[in-house]
Amino acid sequence: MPVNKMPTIYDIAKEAGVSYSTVSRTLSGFEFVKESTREKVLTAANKLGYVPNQQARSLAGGPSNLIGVLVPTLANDYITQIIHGIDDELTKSSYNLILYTTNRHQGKEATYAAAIMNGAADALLLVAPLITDPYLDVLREQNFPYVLIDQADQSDQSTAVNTNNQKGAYEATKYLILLGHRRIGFIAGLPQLNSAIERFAGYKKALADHSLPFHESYVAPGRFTSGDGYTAAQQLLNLTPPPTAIFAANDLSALGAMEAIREHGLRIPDDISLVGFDDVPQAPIVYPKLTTIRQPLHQMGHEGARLILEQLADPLMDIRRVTLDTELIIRDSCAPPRA
Amino acid sequence: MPVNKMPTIYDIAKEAGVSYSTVSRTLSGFEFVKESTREKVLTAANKLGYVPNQQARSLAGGPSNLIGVLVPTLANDYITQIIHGIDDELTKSSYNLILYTTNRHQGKEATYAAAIMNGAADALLLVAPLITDPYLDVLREQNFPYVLIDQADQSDQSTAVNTNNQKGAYEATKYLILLGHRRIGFIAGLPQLNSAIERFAGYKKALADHSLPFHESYVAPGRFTSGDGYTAAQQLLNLTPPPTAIFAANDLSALGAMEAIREHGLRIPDDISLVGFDDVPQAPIVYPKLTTIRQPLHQMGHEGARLILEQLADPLMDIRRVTLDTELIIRDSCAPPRA
DNA sequence: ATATGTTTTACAAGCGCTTGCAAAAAAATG
DNA sequence: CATTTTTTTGCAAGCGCTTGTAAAACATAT
Repeated sequence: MPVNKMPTIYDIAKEAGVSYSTVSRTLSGFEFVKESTREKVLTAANKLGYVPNQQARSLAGGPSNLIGVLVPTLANDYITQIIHGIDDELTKSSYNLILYTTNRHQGKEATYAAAIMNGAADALLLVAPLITDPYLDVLREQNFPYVLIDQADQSDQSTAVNTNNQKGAYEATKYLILLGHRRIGFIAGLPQLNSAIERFAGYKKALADHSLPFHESYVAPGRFTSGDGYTAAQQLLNLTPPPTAIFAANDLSALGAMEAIREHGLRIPDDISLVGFDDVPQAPIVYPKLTTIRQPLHQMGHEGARLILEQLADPLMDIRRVTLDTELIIRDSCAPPRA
Repeated sequence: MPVNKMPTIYDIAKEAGVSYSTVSRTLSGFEFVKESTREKVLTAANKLGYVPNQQARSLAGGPSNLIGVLVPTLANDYITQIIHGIDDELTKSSYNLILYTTNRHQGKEATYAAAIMNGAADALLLVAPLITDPYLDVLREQNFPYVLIDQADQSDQSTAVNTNNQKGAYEATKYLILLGHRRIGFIAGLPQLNSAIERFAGYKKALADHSLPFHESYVAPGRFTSGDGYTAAQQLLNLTPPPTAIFAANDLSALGAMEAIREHGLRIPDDISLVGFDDVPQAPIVYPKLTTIRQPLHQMGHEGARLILEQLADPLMDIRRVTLDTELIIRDSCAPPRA
């Protein structure tokens, strides 16, 4: 309900003594404007404190200068870190960020997508959407610029940013093996998630590559929560013989496992080693500090934003695919097994 | 760059056999539309997959259905939790969230505010802005709806949500006193921040109310970071006699202090007690679990969003002020002092 | 049946901007 | 200097919607 009206290009035109279309052209960086005219316009705009009206601009066919970011939830540190990465990249540009949280709007995804393409944003960043289909179809059909972040796109038709989950898991497992462990438990993640599947695959491959047997009983189910990690670790610890090391598919599970291990009267890393995945902010703070596989979350957001920015600058750009490497962060939760 | 154009109210009008303004009135909930007409319109809109164009709507004088959220940064868990609270409340409404991160745009705050009021959003939520003046002036002047979240507004002219920092700090300190501690160190926060000032005041008041002397030397400076907490704790631990308990102005400092205490060969809570402030996600996970003062961050966002929603519904609503209480969360980091 | 009042619909204008097209101005050419 | 070419500017239309105003349709009373 602003009371004072903001100045429009007409006001500037009058002030500068030119026509409004000249003002428009000057302001949106048109080339054929005489230098002296440009300056007159700029001065007038400045004097009047002109700020372009995005709505009008985009309605008239210009860009909205908004990039939509679709996330499943904000209740997750992992998501917010990615958003942070996106935001960092976007602040370098002239784009602002419009955030859509979809968890509450189950089933309305397609409507959302429609609204977004309806001028609400110039492009879309899809962060780890569980169900991508409803969007992707519409998006592709309309040739609307978008990129997938941390999301498996089976069809390979989308520009996307991912981490090398399998490789990360492989390294974690290999690290434990090289430390001398032979019985390595695995706490799995949400089986619907591609990341969980890949991590499990990495674990198995490392075992196989080092001629270690894979036992189904050493795999405990989980859903990436610390509660599940706790339960899973209990289950693993009750095995005979119990594993001498546990690799949890994410840090949250690992943190839960820590608790269970402690309650079991075991010490980390003396009695049992533990590796996580993600490198959440807690990882370096817990005691003992958690050895883990770092996911470059911030960088994923960053890269995703960069890709979309490039695509916006050059709409004809091909579909691209960026895979970021994880990193083994060695801290205090691992040691060779007890003699 | 959508290729297929979205249907407009004209398309619906044709489909339903009415005029476009009837469509508009039906869609924006106007009362004088015959029931049968309304149904015809709704059916047509549905059939065509109509989605209103927000830009056009707001340009024509309607609402943008967007609420701007201005945050200093996203690099902070504390901020993202508040955003989460805001988002939760907003998803219940028809509003979407447009996020502005201001840290990079130092000095451009006023321009930002102008752009927002220029139709980009219907209202503004200011989360813990360090410098509020440039916005507030413009905002108030234009009578634009906004609310301050976790932000001291000296002038008392703004609807705002805050926590009772002083009371929280008072309770933390009192808790330590009742446990029997006499020498209680304090790790301070960023002195520019109102919250830091209030927490310090609460600490002093608790001391005074329980006839305990206040010693300047027991106050170590900090800036709410874990690094500062570490340094501050070292400083306190080197005092003679050292404090038997430390109250850190936020959890991050407390976490840093934990590290320093451990390095000093002291055990928590046996040798020294520790209380934090915030109740960050790490607090219940670190070892030992941190006793702290919970800030209802999510609820703050939630309340802020609620206030703005109410204000939007009734523009004449008076300025309001909500102060949320903190809560002492007792975990494992405190015990009576050594005999 | 006519007059009167009320509900419902249609038309027009305009929100602030972009952009195609044409006219004007400036520069280059003969 | 007239003519052609190029650069610069202005006008008009239109993006999709809301809303004031006026006309049409309907209901009610006379």
